[in-house]
Amino acid sequence: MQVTKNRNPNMNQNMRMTRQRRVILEELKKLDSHPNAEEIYEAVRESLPRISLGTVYRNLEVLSELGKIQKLEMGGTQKRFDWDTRKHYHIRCINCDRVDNAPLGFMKNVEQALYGATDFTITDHRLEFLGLCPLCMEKAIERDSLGKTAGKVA
Amino acid sequence: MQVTKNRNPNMNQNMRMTRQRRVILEELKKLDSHPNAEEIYEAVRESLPRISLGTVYRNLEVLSELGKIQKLEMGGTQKRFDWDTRKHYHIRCINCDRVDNAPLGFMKNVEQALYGATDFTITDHRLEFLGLCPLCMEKAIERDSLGKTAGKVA
DNA sequence: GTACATGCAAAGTCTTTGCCGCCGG
DNA sequence: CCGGCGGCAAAGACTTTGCATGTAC
Repeated sequence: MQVTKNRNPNMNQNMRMTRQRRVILEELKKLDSHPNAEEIYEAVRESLPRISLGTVYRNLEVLSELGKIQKLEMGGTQKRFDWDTRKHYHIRCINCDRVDNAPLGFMKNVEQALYGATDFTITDHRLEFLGLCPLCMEKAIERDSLGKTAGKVA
Repeated sequence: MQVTKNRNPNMNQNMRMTRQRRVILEELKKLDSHPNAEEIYEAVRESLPRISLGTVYRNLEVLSELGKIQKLEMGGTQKRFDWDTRKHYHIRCINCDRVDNAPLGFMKNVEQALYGATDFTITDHRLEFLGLCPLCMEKAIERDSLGKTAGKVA
């Protein structure tokens, strides 16, 4: 069961900005995409070849708990990370899993629609669009024109 | 990478409704919640003690590919399943992970807001509300009144 | 020194898969 | 027979964690 983990209530707000953490943060901003831990690991390894994947996971967790980055729990199985901590929505390619920001303003009022209609205390919401990215769309068209119609796009 | 899996384009639309599949379907409807595979497994085991978890996973996959049930990819790590195949939204308790339907009609038009603003071909969207279920809310209040303020609600 | 970080490997969680025997048409 | 199906265990993908060592104040 994955609960919002706030295990360490006394976590130091001024945690040490170690070299590893700084590089992770830099790479995340540089990538300007929505990478998963593995991708960040690969990027960081170029400047810190001896960093471990465990450290990357640990620090992504720390950084997101302190609000320096945002952890995205998308529909898929992997968590992704976003340097942009503002609330916003995403689009995910159902074929290649690429994630972009959705060009749609954050809907501040949707949650109000549930007031009185549910006994949950709503605190947040998450909206994710699904579709095909331009590249996969193109491949899908090519493929369809060849008469093949099902399964993952090549 | 989890892509919408449609691996078997020739899957028989009239798959055999075996005893295992029937019981899985029945239990899912009976539960009327949004159980994960493990919970379904436990429920099904009462009538079919020798069923395996692998079979449950396989059949949930088959049933959802044939549109008999809906596979939910919520924010968390586990997939959940819903007997109601109509498009609708959910609320998830951030403390105990309970999932309810959200009392909000499906927004047929949100996707249109992206037309022209993205080069993705949007095909779907998913909206999930987060909050505390009544039980966890109550516990949180009790706990807060004792002066403890952080971490997972007991 | 002390407290927190890191590297490494092991373990954990959830899900998928290979194999083989079984069952129904 | 044949093809799909189920049980079982092993493997896979992703993430967390225990432990000894390092490092910064």
